[in-house]
Amino acid sequence: MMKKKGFKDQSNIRKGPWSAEEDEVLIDFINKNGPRDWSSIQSKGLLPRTGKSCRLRWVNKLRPNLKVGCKFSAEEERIVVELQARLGNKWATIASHLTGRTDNDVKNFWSSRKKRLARTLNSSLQPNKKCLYQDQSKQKSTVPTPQLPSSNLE
DNA sequence: AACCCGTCCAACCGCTAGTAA
DNA sequence: CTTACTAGCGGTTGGACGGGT
Repeated sequence: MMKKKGFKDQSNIRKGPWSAEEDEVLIDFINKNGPRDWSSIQSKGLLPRTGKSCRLRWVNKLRPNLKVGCKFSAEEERIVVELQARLGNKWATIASHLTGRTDNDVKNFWSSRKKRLARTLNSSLQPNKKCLYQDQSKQKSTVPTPQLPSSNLE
């Protein structure tokens, strides 16, 4: 049956976590074709995933030289803070200044950092609520709490 | 031991800009 | 010029996990 142009069949699209087999297929495709033509991965029936999903998987997890499972260093944090102040939430641009980090990494890092700082700020505004700075002392991060650029706390 | 709560992270969604038809 | 489609980006969500009570 002819499908109207623009109509995309979403019936066979898989979502959710990627399996090792899917990763393998994707890596194989990229080895042969390079990281492009994402949509043809789906249209050729290689994987029941959207091009968008494939691209994301590659960029965030499969790309070589990614720093996996490793926290942001103090230096990395410094760079992110500085660039965010200068450029705003341009995560992809900021990530390009850090080796082995993706925009998703930076984004995730920033939002948890933001929450952390908000909490710290909150508890210092309400000192009668339990121990002041208690949260800070519990931080796993070895990074010293950076100065708080209030304008960036959004 | 069981529950609660915060953190982290993978992956989704919606939007936009660029471009091919 | 308009339309359709893709790639890429930023925001958001939900589940897994770990530490505290």
